[in-house]
Amino acid sequence: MSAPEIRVTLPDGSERRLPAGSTGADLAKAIGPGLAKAALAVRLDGQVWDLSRPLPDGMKVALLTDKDAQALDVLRHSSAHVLATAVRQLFPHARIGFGPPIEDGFYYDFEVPTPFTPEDLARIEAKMREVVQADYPFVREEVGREEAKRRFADDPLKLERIGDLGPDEVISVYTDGPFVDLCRGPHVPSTGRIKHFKLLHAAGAYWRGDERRQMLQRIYGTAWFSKEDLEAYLRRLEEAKKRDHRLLGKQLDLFSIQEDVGPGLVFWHPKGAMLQFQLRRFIEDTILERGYQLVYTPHVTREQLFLRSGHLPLYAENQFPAIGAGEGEGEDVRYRVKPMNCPMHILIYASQQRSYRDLPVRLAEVANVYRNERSGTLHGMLRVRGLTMDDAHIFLREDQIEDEIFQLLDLVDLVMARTFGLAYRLDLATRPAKKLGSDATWDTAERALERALQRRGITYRVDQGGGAFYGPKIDVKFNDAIGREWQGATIQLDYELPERFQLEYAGADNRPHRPVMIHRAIYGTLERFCGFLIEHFAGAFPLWLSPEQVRVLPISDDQLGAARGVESQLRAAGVRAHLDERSETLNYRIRDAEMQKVPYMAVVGQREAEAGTVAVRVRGAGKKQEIVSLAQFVDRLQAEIRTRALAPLA
RNA sequence: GCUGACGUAGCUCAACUGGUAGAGCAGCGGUUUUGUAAACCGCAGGUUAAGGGUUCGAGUCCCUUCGUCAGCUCCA
Repeated sequence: MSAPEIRVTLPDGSERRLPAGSTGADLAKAIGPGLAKAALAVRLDGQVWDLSRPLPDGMKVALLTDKDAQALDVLRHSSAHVLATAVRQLFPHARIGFGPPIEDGFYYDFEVPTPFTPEDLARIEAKMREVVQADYPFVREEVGREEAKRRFADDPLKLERIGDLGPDEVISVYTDGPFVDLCRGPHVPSTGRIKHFKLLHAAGAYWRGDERRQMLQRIYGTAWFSKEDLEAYLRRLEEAKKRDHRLLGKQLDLFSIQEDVGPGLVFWHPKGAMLQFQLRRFIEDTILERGYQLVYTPHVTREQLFLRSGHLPLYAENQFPAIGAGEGEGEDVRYRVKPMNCPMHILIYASQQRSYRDLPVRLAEVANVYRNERSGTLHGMLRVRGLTMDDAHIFLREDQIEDEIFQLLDLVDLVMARTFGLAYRLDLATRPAKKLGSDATWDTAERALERALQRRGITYRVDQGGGAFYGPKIDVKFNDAIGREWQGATIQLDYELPERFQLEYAGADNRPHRPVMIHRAIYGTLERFCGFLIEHFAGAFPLWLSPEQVRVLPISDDQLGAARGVESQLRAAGVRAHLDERSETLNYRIRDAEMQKVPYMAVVGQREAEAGTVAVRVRGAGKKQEIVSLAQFVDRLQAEIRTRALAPLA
C-alpha cells in the first residue's frame, strides 16, 4: 500500500508534495525546466540514487547537478559503463570485471584473450562516442538471484560476484542500449550526458586484486562535466610530468640510477648529495636536541641475528640472499646485508644493564639498508633497493608510550609542516590478520597511539589491519607529482622484538622488566623524501637546501677579480656560491642559472665592482634586481638560511 | 613478480614499407667581452641496451637476457 502522495524536504528546508511513485526526475521537473535538464542524480540522506527511481516518502532530498562532486562520481561511473558498452561491441567475447569511478576518472577491467593495443583504445574511444551519440537511457532493474545468474550465465566473472553478494543484498542490473551490467549504480539518466572524456591507457590488473588469479586488462579513462575541466586536467597531467623527480633529477644533475650497478640503487651526484647532507644535518641536530643518541652499526651481520629477530623467514622475500663466509671461517657462517636496523640497535641496548631511570633510550642512525624489492615496484628515488633511513629505536617503559608518541607526532609536525610547509595525512594502522602477540597487548598498544593522536587534536584515518606484524603504527602519507600515494614518516610500536631479544631494565622495585620499543623514521628514507621534495618544490629548493645558493656573474672579464672576491667572501660566510666565469654572454649565463634553479644571482659589473656592491637577481623574479652592498647581501642570505625560510626574505 | 609498451650520441628526438645512422642542445677549439632567460664559426661524438637468429643486406623482422615506463600486486 502506498500513500497517494509523498512529501520530500529539499536542501533549503522547504517541503514538496508529489504524487506517489514520483521519481527524482519528476521532482526536478516540478521545480523547474532548467533543473530538469541539469539534474543528474538525487541524494537521499547521503545516498545517491538514479533520477529514475521512485522517491520514498518523507525523505530529505537533494538533486545533484554538475556542480556536485558526487555527481562527478556518477558521471565517471556511467562513463565506465559506456566504455564497457563500446568494448563489448568491438570485442563481443570480452568478459566484464569491475568498472568503478576513481579519482579524476574511471576504469573498467576486461578479460580478453589478447591485451588491448593503443590502436584498440582509439577504436574503443571512437565507439564510445557513438554510444554517447545514441543517448541510451540507463535503465535500472532489480532482479532475483536466479534471474541474475541466468542473465550473466556466459560471464564467469559476473557469476562469481553474484555468488559473493550477501543474501539480503538487492541485486540491480543496469542496461544502456545493448549493454547490460550487474551494478549497484547509480547512473546518469542517459549516455548522452557523457560528453567530455578520454581514454588514457590500458594495463594489466589482477582479478580481484589477487596476484594468484588471472590478469585482466584494465582500461583507464577520465571524464568531466566540461571541456574546460577535461582540458585543465590533461594540462595538469602535463605539468605534473615536468615536476617528476626523475626528470628534474637529470636536469638538475641531482642523482642517477645506473644499469651497470643495478636497479633501485641511487647515485647521489654532488648536488643531490648536498641535499641529503643538509637534510641529514637538520634531522640529526634536531633529534640531538630531543634526547637522542647517534649510533653507527654494521651493514652486514651473521644471518643468525635476523633469524632471532624473526625477519627470516618472514621477511626473507625482501632480503638479499646470504653471503658465504670468508676463507677460514666455518662454512655454516652465512652473512646477510641488513634490511632494517632494529636488531643492531637492540644489541646496543642490550650491551649493558639499563635502569628504569635511563629510559627512554633513543638510539638513532641515518643508515643504509638494502631490501630486495620486487622489480616492478621500483620507481626513481621513491621506491629503491638501497635505502637511507633516518632510523631510530626508542626503548621505553609502558607508562612512557603515550608521551613519547605525543612528542614524536610533534617532531613529525616540526619537520613536515613547520620546516617544509608540507600538508601531510596520518594513518593509524591497526592489527593485521597475521600478527604476533596477544589481543590484550594489541588493545593497549592501539589505545596508546589513539590517545596520543587525540591529545594532539589532529585528524587521522584508521587503516584497519594495516599494522606491522609486531605492532600498530602511525604512518605519514603524501602524494607525488603524478598523484600516487606514498608513505613517509612512520612510528611503530613493538612488543615483539624486546621479547625475542629478552630485553630488560631494572625497575624501581629492583626486578627485571621488559621494555617496549618504538621504531620510527621521520623522513622515512632520504631517497623517498628527497624525491618528494624535488617534486614539491619543482626543483626550486628553499635557500638552505639549495645545492648551489648563489651564482656570481661578472659582466665581463674586467670584473673577474671583483667577482672572485665576491665568491670567496660568500663562501667564507658559509654560503654555497659559485662563480660562472665562462666567456658566454651574460644572458646565456643568467638563463643557465635560472634553469638550474639557483636561488640568487649576484651580477658584478663595473659599477658594482667599483662600489663594492652586487646586483642581486632572485630566482624566478625576472628582471627585477636590487643593488646591495655585499655585506647586506650576506646578512640577508645568512638570515634566510638560518631560519630555513621557504621563500626569499623581503 | 605479473601484463603491456619502450630502449638510437651526455640530453631531447629524427631515420617511408629492411638498403651508407642524422639534427638541436650540451662538450671541445677558435672568434666575441657582453648590463639581466640561448653570440658566431668550426670540430669531435654511435658495436643503435646486450647476446643470438632470419636475410645478399637488420636501428627496423624473430628469440633470449638486462633495463626503463604505465598499471596490478607488495612496501620507507
